[in-house]
Amino acid sequence: MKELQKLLADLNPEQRVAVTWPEGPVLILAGAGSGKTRVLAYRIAYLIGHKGVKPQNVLAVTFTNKAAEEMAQRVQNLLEGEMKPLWLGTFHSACVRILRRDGEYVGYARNFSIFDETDSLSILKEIMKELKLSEREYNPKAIRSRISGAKNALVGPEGYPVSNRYTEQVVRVYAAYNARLRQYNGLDFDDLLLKVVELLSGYENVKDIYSDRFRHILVDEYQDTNRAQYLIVQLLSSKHRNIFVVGDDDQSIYGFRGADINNILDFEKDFPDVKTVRLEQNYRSTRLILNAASSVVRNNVGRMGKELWTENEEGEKLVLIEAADEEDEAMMICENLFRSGRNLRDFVILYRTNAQSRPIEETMRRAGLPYIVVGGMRFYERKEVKDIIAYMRLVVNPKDSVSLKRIVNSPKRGIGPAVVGRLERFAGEQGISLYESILRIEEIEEIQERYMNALRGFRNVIEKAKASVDELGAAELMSQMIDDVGYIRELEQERTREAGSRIENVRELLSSAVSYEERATDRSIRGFLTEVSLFTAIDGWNEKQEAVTLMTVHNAKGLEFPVVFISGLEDGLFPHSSSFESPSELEEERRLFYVSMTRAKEKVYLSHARERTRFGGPMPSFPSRFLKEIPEDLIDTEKSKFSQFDVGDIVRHPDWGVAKVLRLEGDGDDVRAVLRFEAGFEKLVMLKYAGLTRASKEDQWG
DNA sequence: GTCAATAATTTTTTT
DNA sequence: AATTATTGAC
Ligand SMILES: Nc1ncnc2c1ncn2[C@@H]1O[C@H](COP(=O)(O)OP(=O)(O)OP(=O)(O)O)[C@@H](O)[C@H]1O
Repeated sequence: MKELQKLLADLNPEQRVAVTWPEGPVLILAGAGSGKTRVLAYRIAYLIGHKGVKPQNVLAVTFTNKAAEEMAQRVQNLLEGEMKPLWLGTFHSACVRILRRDGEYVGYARNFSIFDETDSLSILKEIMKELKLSEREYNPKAIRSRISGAKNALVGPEGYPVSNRYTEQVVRVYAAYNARLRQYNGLDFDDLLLKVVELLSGYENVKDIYSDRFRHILVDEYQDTNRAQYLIVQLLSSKHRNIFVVGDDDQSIYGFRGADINNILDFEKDFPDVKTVRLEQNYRSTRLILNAASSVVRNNVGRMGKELWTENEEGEKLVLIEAADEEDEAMMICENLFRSGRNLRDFVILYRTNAQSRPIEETMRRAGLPYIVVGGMRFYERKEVKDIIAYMRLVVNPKDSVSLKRIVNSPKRGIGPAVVGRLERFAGEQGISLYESILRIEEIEEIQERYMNALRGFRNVIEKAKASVDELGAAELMSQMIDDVGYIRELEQERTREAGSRIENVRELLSSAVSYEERATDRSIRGFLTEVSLFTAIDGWNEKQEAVTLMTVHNAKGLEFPVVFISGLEDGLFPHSSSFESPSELEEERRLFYVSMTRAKEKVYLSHARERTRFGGPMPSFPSRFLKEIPEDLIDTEKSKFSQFDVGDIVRHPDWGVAKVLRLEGDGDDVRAVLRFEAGFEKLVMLKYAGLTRASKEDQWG
């Protein structure tokens, strides 16, 4: 174990106060790169290593599974000895753990399924069909987001405000959706939190167990907790009141999914005896980057207000790349990347939306630069992977009819909607699940022999797997199932490149199960399914690989890189146009930009393009309003070789030589320039045809 | 019930 | 541009 003196030597005086604060509520309110996460790790090590707190009495919550892993690693390095019984994970993973043990109180058997957004959507569509609501009038995705919003705010169908015909229908769908989830013994992401709130607030005995147990609760990234998470923290800490939260109101970027910045702003009201610690020294970034980032976020109102300073050197100016279009932007990024001569793992390229990764990927591929994309189409969202997972989910939870319907005809067994409809009717009449109706298929009249045989085959493989679900590990059970249903065999017969890559993905899924078994204490398929459900793109990111990383700004939260490129800094994209009407959403976009810049240790590149392809065609784009919020003297500008020119610029025309730009008119695709050539004559040219280039220094003339 | 052609829709961010 | 939903032929 690291000696106390040594432990504390890695901290500055304020951090030390936070880490060694004896008891009661503590709020660490601090800006980017001030060591909040470090303080949290040291606090855990201090409590366990020096205050005799047992690991099982500590709950530490991080924002992602990856952050949890890293935290575990850091704490382990500071301590020796067993820390396994420590609860360390995201809110969602802690909630699953609680519900797997005690979910029965609120009506869920331990083997419940976790439904992702796609599953939710298909349930909603199913319900809307039954309620005869047209998908044109009631967009299922819009309804899903309304329901999700309501759940995050802890509003049930009873409490949902009805103000018109539309909201009336939302409530009907919402109620039916919840009933259906229960029937399927499944929870959606929002339920994982919601049901824990119900459990802890409705069952005193359960609350006692957990609030007794967690003598110390620590939460990282507290500014991005939502109402449900807030209540969970309140309930769990009600007994010992040792609640240690760290966060930065300027880094709250998940408002869109219910995160409430007031949770951190009101913490001092909720706990009047709180010890608030402010950390103001930044250890991450150069002085210049810090200045630029602070200037931007200063434009927000209602902040808690922090002044960051640093002992780091001033550093290099930010570079603003002005590109012609997204391809040019990608090229210029690559050029700068090459020019710097650094290791590829030093770079991250950030963007606001996942769609922006494509042109960058293509350019990097052409340039032969290795890269990793975090996010976008996730591995576990591919059809073949979801199919196999659905098989396993059905085995674990036979009431999971969403999964059943997904795979009853995949691989093809000739079971179409008609047969499924007949089964559903029977299930409805008998009050049984869809799978049970397959078990009792023989009782159903008017089902032809060929369908019956197909369903018997299906039933046999599921039953076989069910029999060994407790004996076999995740990988073996899954591999047996793939064999039994002939999933790979069917793909092999297709003999297409597409099918080949699907087979590869199925194999990769299997190997991820193998590695799960090596890691986990619970080797069963249940544990694996839970891990898969909660797995996110960033969790799989390997930062040590020698490659450039591409990710969204949201995914970069909490990370740091020597060099950061922030691309697509255009009005409508970053800030996104959807935020234009709402001042608070615009402020969230600004915080997003603040988070982006403060990821950088040494250098920040900003880029925008004058034209960007959207919905097929090219659309003019204008520099982000946020760029104007950075003091000009902190920025060097780099213009595209296809750059538009300013009045007064010296340019070279391919036929007529060097000229000076006298006037510019028109915009977008249709810009004309009046040029005065060295020879003395003037000419009007169309920029897009003239092929002008910026003239070099020697060409300068008066 | 299956498959292919056509039409519609899509881009905000994610546990 | 590309993915997804719908329609219609077999
Ligand atoms: N006392 C210290 N001495 C030296 N380096 C420190 C100290 N505290 C933190 N650091 C370093 O500063 C960097 C930022 O720390 P950390 O990630 O904990 O900050 P943070 O406040 O959580 O950042 P953010 O909110 O931006 O994610 C890390 O590289 C960390 O090692």
